[in-house]
Amino acid sequence: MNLLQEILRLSSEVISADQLEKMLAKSEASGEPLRIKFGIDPTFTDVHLGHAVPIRLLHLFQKHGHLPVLIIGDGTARLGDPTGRNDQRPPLTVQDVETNAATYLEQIGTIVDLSDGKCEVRRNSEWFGEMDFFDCLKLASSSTAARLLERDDFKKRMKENLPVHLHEMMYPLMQGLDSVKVKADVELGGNDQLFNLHMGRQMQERAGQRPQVCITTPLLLGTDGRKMSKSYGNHVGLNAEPADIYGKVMSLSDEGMAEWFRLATGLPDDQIEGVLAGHPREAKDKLARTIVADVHSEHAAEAAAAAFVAQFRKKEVPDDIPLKMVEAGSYSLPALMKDVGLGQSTSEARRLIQGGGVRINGHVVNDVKRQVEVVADKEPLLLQAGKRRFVHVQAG
RNA sequence: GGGGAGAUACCUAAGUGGCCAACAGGGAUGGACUGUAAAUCCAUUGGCUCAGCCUUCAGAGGUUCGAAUCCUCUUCUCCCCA
Repeated sequence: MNLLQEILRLSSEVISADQLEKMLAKSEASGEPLRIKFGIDPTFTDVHLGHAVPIRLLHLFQKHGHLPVLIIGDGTARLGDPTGRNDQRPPLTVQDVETNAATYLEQIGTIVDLSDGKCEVRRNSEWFGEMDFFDCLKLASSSTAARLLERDDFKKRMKENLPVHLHEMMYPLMQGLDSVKVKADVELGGNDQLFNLHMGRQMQERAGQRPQVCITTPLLLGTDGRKMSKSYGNHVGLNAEPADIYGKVMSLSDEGMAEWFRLATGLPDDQIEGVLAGHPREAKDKLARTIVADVHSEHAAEAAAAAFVAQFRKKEVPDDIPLKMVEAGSYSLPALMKDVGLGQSTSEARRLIQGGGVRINGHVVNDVKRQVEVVADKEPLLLQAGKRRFVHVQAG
């Protein structure tokens, strides 16, 4: 499979494939690498597997000698990408943005080689920080209200009588300006980014540059089939623990497996087909192992799989249970649970107990008024809430 | 600038003076079943020193024995006109 074919396999739309093919050929002939732009706004701390799809593609380009231009949207993050949002993002402080940016780079670094010469990392505050109001007006004049309002997100919000703020309309223009500033040859993004990518093309043309090729990648859906998002809890974070990643992947719906294999693993198509032909549980195990091995290591994947089988299929108690120290004494069970973090409130703990989801040392307790003695110098008490929350409690 | 509509719990959304910690659905959590898939069923879904009490219906005041519901002001949003 050549580079172009591999790119097409991981993308949902390429504008245009012809242009890309020519660019690749020209670059090969001249030895001049293509500048592949990928922007990410440091609006939160977790990069998840869904974000990783375009990043994998970026890496693919890098492997073939092209230059990733990674844009940390520390300017745009202050504003917030309205893509797919039904509400406005809360504004972030400079501090938040900085912390997030650092963790982002760390996580992206596990996939793409970020070292000097191999990759260019830019922050868009570099140019946005210098612009004054008149520069903004000029930027605003590069498109029209009607054009910007065409986007689905805005149209939808207008239709639902939700607010669309003026500054949100500037977002695509800002992203477009990024492309102009870094003279991108190609820009990658999730398939909800098509509008923004297009804007870059348009603005480069106005600026007298060769318009970038836009490549969008399919959206990797969350484990429950909805859009992958931290707020739904259906995401797999790149900085998550092996056991966590493994478990999350195992909770994926069967329907999603084929797509996950293609987008989230580097396995070749024929091998994927072979695995999918077998038992769905085995296939999912393979998927989960592969992903854990990618993010962490083979060894971690092996351990995660074994721990999973023990805990959920054999219902054994896991061996890495967090230990919480409390003062020795007599506690009402709900209060103790709240203290050690098994529940936000005593009321919630109480509900768990009433629902039969709480065990002490393996025995179900459904008496809300149960007093628990925590005595010094004794074996820790094992508290369990639900299937997967375990805590050891010890006096100290 | 003028006129109209609206803000209810995680989300959608009912409730227009006491029967309201607030209908219903979604989501979430716990339980049964199981492959931590799907489907199905049951329970829970403000807090607490929990048969009781306390704090909630955008915010601040007010009327009333009693307010999510009525009045006044404030903030925010949408629609129509300019």
